[in-house]
Amino acid sequence: MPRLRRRDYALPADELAPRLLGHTLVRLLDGTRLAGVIVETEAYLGPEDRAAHSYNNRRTPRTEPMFGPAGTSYVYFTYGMHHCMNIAAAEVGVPQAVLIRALEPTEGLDTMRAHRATPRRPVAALRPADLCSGPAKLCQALAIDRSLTGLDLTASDQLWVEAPARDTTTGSGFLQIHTGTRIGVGYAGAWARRHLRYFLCGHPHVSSRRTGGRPWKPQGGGNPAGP
DNA sequence: ATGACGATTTACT
DNA sequence: GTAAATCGTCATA
Repeated sequence: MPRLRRRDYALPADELAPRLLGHTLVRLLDGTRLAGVIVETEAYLGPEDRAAHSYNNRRTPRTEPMFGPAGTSYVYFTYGMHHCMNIAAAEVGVPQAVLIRALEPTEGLDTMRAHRATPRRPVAALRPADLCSGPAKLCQALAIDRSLTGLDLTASDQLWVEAPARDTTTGSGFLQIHTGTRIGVGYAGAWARRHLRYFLCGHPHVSSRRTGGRPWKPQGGGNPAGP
Protein backbone atom coordinates (compact mmCIF):
# COMPACT_ATOMS: atom_id res chain seq x y z
CA MET A 1 0.00 0.00 0.00
CA PRO A 2 1.15 3.56 -0.63
CA ARG A 3 2.69 5.48 2.23
CA LEU A 4 1.02 8.62 3.51
CA ARG A 5 2.23 11.90 2.04
CA ARG A 6 2.70 15.30 3.58
CA ARG A 7 -0.84 16.50 2.95
CA ASP A 8 -2.24 13.39 4.64
CA TYR A 9 -0.59 14.42 7.90
CA ALA A 10 -1.20 18.16 7.63
CA LEU A 11 -4.33 18.27 9.79
CA PRO A 12 -5.09 19.40 13.32
CA ALA A 13 -4.07 16.58 15.69
CA ASP A 14 -7.66 15.93 16.74
CA GLU A 15 -8.53 15.28 13.09
CA LEU A 16 -5.41 13.29 12.26
CA ALA A 17 -5.70 11.02 15.32
CA PRO A 18 -9.02 9.35 14.36
CA ARG A 19 -7.95 9.30 10.72
CA LEU A 20 -4.89 7.19 11.47
CA LEU A 21 -7.02 4.40 12.89
CA GLY A 22 -7.03 1.52 10.43
CA HIS A 23 -3.77 2.66 8.83
CA THR A 24 -0.64 0.54 9.07
CA LEU A 25 2.53 1.59 10.89
CA VAL A 26 5.57 0.03 9.20
CA ARG A 27 9.06 -0.35 10.65
CA LEU A 28 11.75 -1.69 8.32
CA LEU A 29 14.44 -3.32 10.47
CA ASP A 30 17.37 -5.10 8.83
CA GLY A 31 15.30 -5.67 5.71
CA THR A 32 12.37 -7.11 7.65
CA ARG A 33 8.95 -5.48 7.81
CA LEU A 34 7.49 -5.13 11.27
CA ALA A 35 3.98 -3.75 10.96
CA GLY A 36 0.59 -3.39 12.58
CA VAL A 37 -2.76 -1.71 12.13
CA ILE A 38 -3.24 1.37 14.29
CA VAL A 39 -6.20 0.79 16.61
CA GLU A 40 -5.73 3.48 19.28
CA THR A 41 -4.39 7.06 19.18
CA GLU A 42 -4.40 10.25 21.24
CA ALA A 43 -4.26 13.87 20.10
CA TYR A 44 -2.04 16.43 21.85
CA LEU A 45 -2.96 19.97 20.93
CA GLY A 46 0.17 21.92 21.76
CA PRO A 47 0.46 25.35 23.43
CA GLU A 48 -2.97 25.34 25.09
CA ASP A 49 -2.94 21.67 26.04
CA ARG A 50 -1.68 21.22 29.57
CA ALA A 51 -1.14 17.50 28.95
CA ALA A 52 1.18 18.09 25.99
CA HIS A 53 4.96 18.17 26.24
CA SER A 54 4.71 21.26 24.06
CA TYR A 55 2.38 23.00 26.53
CA ASN A 56 3.07 26.72 26.61
CA ASN A 57 5.16 26.29 23.46
CA ARG A 58 7.92 24.57 25.39
CA ARG A 59 10.61 24.12 22.75
CA THR A 60 13.64 22.03 23.68
CA PRO A 61 15.83 19.51 21.84
CA ARG A 62 13.34 16.82 22.91
CA THR A 63 10.15 18.55 21.73
CA GLU A 64 11.66 20.09 18.60
CA PRO A 65 10.23 17.46 16.21
CA MET A 66 6.69 18.51 17.12
CA PHE A 67 7.42 21.99 15.71
CA GLY A 68 8.50 20.49 12.40
CA PRO A 69 6.45 19.54 9.33
CA ALA A 70 3.44 17.25 9.71
CA GLY A 71 4.60 13.67 9.37
CA THR A 72 7.72 14.15 11.50
CA SER A 73 8.26 11.47 14.14
CA TYR A 74 8.46 12.47 17.80
CA VAL A 75 9.83 9.67 19.98
CA TYR A 76 10.45 10.32 23.66
CA PHE A 77 11.88 8.35 26.58
CA THR A 78 9.96 8.23 29.85
CA TYR A 79 9.85 6.56 33.27
CA GLY A 80 13.53 5.77 32.84
CA MET A 81 12.76 2.78 30.65
CA HIS A 82 10.06 3.29 28.03
CA HIS A 83 9.76 4.94 24.63
CA CYS A 84 6.58 6.34 23.08
CA MET A 85 6.03 7.36 19.47
CA ASN A 86 4.10 10.29 18.05
CA ILE A 87 3.58 11.83 14.65
CA ALA A 88 3.70 15.60 14.30
CA ALA A 89 0.46 17.12 12.99
CA ALA A 90 -0.71 20.57 11.89
CA GLU A 91 1.77 22.94 10.28
CA VAL A 92 5.36 23.98 10.84
CA GLY A 93 5.66 25.93 14.10
CA VAL A 94 2.45 24.49 15.60
CA PRO A 95 3.55 21.74 18.02
CA GLN A 96 0.65 19.31 17.80
CA ALA A 97 1.12 15.54 17.67
CA VAL A 98 -0.66 12.20 17.65
CA LEU A 99 0.48 9.50 20.09
CA ILE A 100 0.28 5.98 18.69
CA ARG A 101 -1.13 3.93 21.58
CA ALA A 102 -1.81 0.48 20.16
CA LEU A 103 -1.47 -1.69 17.07
CA GLU A 104 -2.87 -4.96 15.88
CA PRO A 105 0.40 -6.63 14.83
CA THR A 106 0.25 -7.98 11.28
CA GLU A 107 3.83 -8.53 10.04
CA GLY A 108 6.99 -9.72 11.78
CA LEU A 109 5.28 -11.16 14.85
CA ASP A 110 8.17 -13.49 15.63
CA THR A 111 10.63 -10.61 15.74
CA MET A 112 8.23 -8.62 17.87
CA ARG A 113 7.94 -11.53 20.30
CA ALA A 114 11.73 -11.69 20.54
CA HIS A 115 11.85 -7.96 21.32
CA ARG A 116 9.15 -8.28 23.99
CA ALA A 117 10.40 -11.44 25.67
CA THR A 118 11.87 -11.38 29.19
CA PRO A 119 13.12 -14.11 31.54
CA ARG A 120 9.77 -14.00 33.30
CA ARG A 121 7.83 -13.94 30.06
CA PRO A 122 9.51 -16.15 27.44
CA VAL A 123 8.67 -15.93 23.75
CA ALA A 124 6.35 -18.92 23.90
CA ALA A 125 4.20 -17.27 26.54
CA LEU A 126 3.61 -14.09 24.55
CA ARG A 127 0.30 -13.78 22.76
CA PRO A 128 -0.38 -11.35 19.91
CA ALA A 129 -2.28 -9.08 22.27
CA ASP A 130 0.83 -8.78 24.46
CA LEU A 131 2.96 -7.32 21.67
CA CYS A 132 1.62 -3.87 20.75
CA SER A 133 -1.26 -3.13 23.16
CA GLY A 134 0.29 0.02 24.63
CA PRO A 135 2.44 2.96 23.52
CA ALA A 136 5.66 1.66 25.10
CA LYS A 137 4.96 -1.96 24.18
CA LEU A 138 4.64 -1.19 20.48
CA CYS A 139 7.86 0.80 20.50
CA GLN A 140 9.66 -2.13 22.09
CA ALA A 141 8.09 -4.60 19.64
CA LEU A 142 9.01 -2.49 16.59
CA ALA A 143 12.44 -1.44 17.94
CA ILE A 144 11.53 2.24 17.99
CA ASP A 145 13.68 4.46 20.21
CA ARG A 146 15.03 7.99 20.34
CA SER A 147 17.33 7.33 17.40
CA LEU A 148 14.14 7.49 15.31
CA THR A 149 12.89 10.86 16.56
CA GLY A 150 12.73 13.71 14.08
CA LEU A 151 12.40 11.45 11.03
CA ASP A 152 10.35 12.54 8.04
CA LEU A 153 7.85 9.68 7.74
CA THR A 154 7.07 10.70 4.16
CA ALA A 155 10.67 9.93 3.17
CA SER A 156 12.24 7.62 5.76
CA ASP A 157 13.32 4.12 4.78
CA GLN A 158 12.97 2.98 8.40
CA LEU A 159 9.53 4.13 9.52
CA TRP A 160 6.34 5.19 7.75
CA VAL A 161 2.53 4.82 7.65
CA GLU A 162 0.59 3.11 4.88
CA ALA A 163 -3.02 3.75 3.93
CA PRO A 164 -5.61 1.04 4.56
CA ALA A 165 -7.33 -0.82 1.76
CA ARG A 166 -10.45 1.22 2.49
CA ASP A 167 -11.04 4.51 4.22
CA THR A 168 -11.78 3.73 7.84
CA THR A 169 -12.39 7.30 8.93
CA THR A 170 -16.03 6.67 9.66
CA GLY A 171 -15.48 3.17 10.95
CA SER A 172 -17.93 1.90 8.33
CA GLY A 173 -17.43 -1.76 7.66
CA PHE A 174 -15.18 -2.06 10.70
CA LEU A 175 -15.41 -1.57 14.42
CA GLN A 176 -16.83 1.76 15.38
CA ILE A 177 -14.51 4.57 16.41
CA HIS A 178 -15.09 5.73 19.98
CA THR A 179 -13.53 8.61 21.88
CA GLY A 180 -12.52 8.83 25.52
CA THR A 181 -10.25 10.66 27.93
CA ARG A 182 -6.52 10.37 27.43
CA ILE A 183 -4.63 7.95 29.65
CA GLY A 184 -2.04 8.98 32.23
CA VAL A 185 -2.64 12.74 32.07
CA GLY A 186 -4.61 13.27 35.27
CA TYR A 187 -2.38 16.23 36.12
CA ALA A 188 -3.79 18.20 33.17
CA GLY A 189 -6.91 19.54 34.89
CA ALA A 190 -9.75 20.29 32.49
CA TRP A 191 -7.66 19.10 29.57
CA ALA A 192 -7.58 15.64 31.10
CA ARG A 193 -11.35 15.44 30.71
CA ARG A 194 -11.46 16.21 27.01
CA HIS A 195 -12.14 13.33 24.68
CA LEU A 196 -8.90 13.28 22.71
CA ARG A 197 -8.35 9.53 22.74
CA TYR A 198 -9.62 7.58 19.76
CA PHE A 199 -9.94 3.82 19.49
CA LEU A 200 -11.76 1.01 17.74
CA CYS A 201 -14.38 0.11 20.32
CA GLY A 202 -14.02 -3.45 21.54
CA HIS A 203 -10.89 -4.19 19.53
CA PRO A 204 -8.81 -6.81 21.38
CA HIS A 205 -5.52 -4.97 20.82
CA VAL A 206 -6.55 -1.66 22.38
CA SER A 207 -4.36 -0.90 25.42
CA SER A 208 -7.06 -0.66 28.08
CA ARG A 209 -10.64 0.43 28.54
CA ARG A 210 -11.62 -1.35 25.34
CA THR A 211 -15.10 0.02 25.72
CA GLY A 212 -16.55 3.19 27.12
CA GLY A 213 -16.33 6.71 25.87
CA ARG A 214 -18.77 7.57 23.17
CA PRO A 215 -19.09 7.03 19.44
CA TRP A 216 -17.15 9.45 17.29
CA LYS A 217 -19.30 11.14 14.65
CA PRO A 218 -21.97 8.47 15.09
CA GLN A 219 -23.15 6.90 11.86
CA GLY A 220 -26.80 6.03 11.36
CA GLY A 221 -28.20 4.16 14.35
CA GLY A 222 -25.36 5.07 16.68
CA ASN A 223 -25.71 5.05 20.44
CA PRO A 224 -26.76 8.23 22.21
CA ALA A 225 -23.80 10.20 23.48
CA GLY A 226 -23.09 10.61 27.19
CA PRO A 227 -20.04 10.74 29.48
C1' DA B 1 24.91 20.94 40.22
C1' DT B 2 20.73 19.27 41.98
C1' DG B 3 16.02 17.56 42.55
C1' DA B 4 11.35 16.36 40.97
C1' DC B 5 8.84 14.07 37.74
C1' DG B 6 6.84 11.45 34.34
C1' DA B 7 1.76 10.84 27.45
C1' DT B 8 4.17 3.20 31.33
C1' DT B 9 4.48 -1.54 32.32
C1' DT B 10 4.84 -5.29 35.25
C1' DA B 11 4.36 -8.03 39.20
C1' DC B 12 2.34 -8.74 43.36
C1' DT B 13 -1.40 -8.51 47.41
C1' DG C 1 -6.31 -2.73 43.71
C1' DT C 2 -1.10 -0.87 44.79
C1' DA C 3 3.88 -0.40 44.12
C1' DA C 4 8.36 -0.79 42.15
C1' DA C 5 11.47 -0.18 38.41
C1' DT C 6 14.73 3.46 36.61
C1' DC C 7 16.90 7.69 34.20
C1' DG C 8 16.52 11.50 30.73
C1' DT C 9 14.66 15.94 30.79
C1' DC C 10 13.72 20.30 32.55
C1' DA C 11 13.53 24.03 35.80
C1' DT C 12 15.91 26.18 39.42
C1' DA C 13 20.15 27.81 41.47
